[in-house]
Amino acid sequence: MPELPEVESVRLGLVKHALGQEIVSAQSFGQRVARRSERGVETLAGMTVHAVARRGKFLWFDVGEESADRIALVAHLGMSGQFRVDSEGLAHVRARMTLGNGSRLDFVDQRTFGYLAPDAYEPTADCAPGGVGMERPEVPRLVAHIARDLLDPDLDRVALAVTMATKRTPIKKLLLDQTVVSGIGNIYADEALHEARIHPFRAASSLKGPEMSKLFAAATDVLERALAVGGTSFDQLYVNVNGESGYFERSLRAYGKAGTPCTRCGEILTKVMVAGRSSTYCPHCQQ
DNA sequence: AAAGGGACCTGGCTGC
DNA sequence: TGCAGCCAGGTCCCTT
Repeated sequence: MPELPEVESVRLGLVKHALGQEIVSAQSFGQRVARRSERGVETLAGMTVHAVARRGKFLWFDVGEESADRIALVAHLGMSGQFRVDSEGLAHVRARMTLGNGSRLDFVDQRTFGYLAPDAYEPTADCAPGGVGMERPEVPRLVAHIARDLLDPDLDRVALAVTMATKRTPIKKLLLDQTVVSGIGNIYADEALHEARIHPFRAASSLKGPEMSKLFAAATDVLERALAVGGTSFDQLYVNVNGESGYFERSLRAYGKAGTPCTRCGEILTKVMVAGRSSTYCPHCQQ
């Protein structure tokens, strides 16, 4: 569920509630939430949260004491992960942290594709900050293969366009490839392609320069508009740290709209499979 | 290198 | 009403 706007909404909530706080205690429940790390979250007790950073859909807490001894607590929300502050009576609580300000931070995850993982840092290739919300030029090891996202000020859009222009794979599939450009999932890929009027099956290498620019602009625009209203909540699987839904669902023009008229031309939107993912597009506007 | 498929889960919805 | 089957916002890993 959570794509970049949803994860960024969560990050902003975590910045508000956890930045600068000591992790007084941490515990996980069951093996699965901790499966990506050999080190348990309980070992973070006593450490301070120096930053809450994000790259694409990956979040991490920058913790530790000495500058040279920082580690990251990486969090991926998977399909249904949530962070909740001082919530009561929720099902599927997979981990819990108590913070120095007395608040309780729960990681809740119905479908258990998400995880929490204490992780070491690796330097970034370009020495720019490792992610949004991060000052230091490094990313956790688990995030090292993830490309910068469209809301990252250090993204090199020219290099991205060059990379994409060499790929013959369908543009929809490429937009979902987190090692090429991160943060875009099935919802915002369909929305961006609709806004840019590009057919999801088009080979990336067939896009002209102006089309590629238009696609980047459309994708950036849809991510920013969604973030501005707190993301997209189809159901209760995505909410922010206070349990509130986002409002972008009412602005969707393609995703989940198969069989309804295109808002631009009135043609009925069609659903097809691209690389195993359902994709909705307008057969008239997106040739 | 790229593409396809399965695996990992729970739960809501549809149709018999 | 019950139940089987299908589908879902995401990654990761293995095989062609």
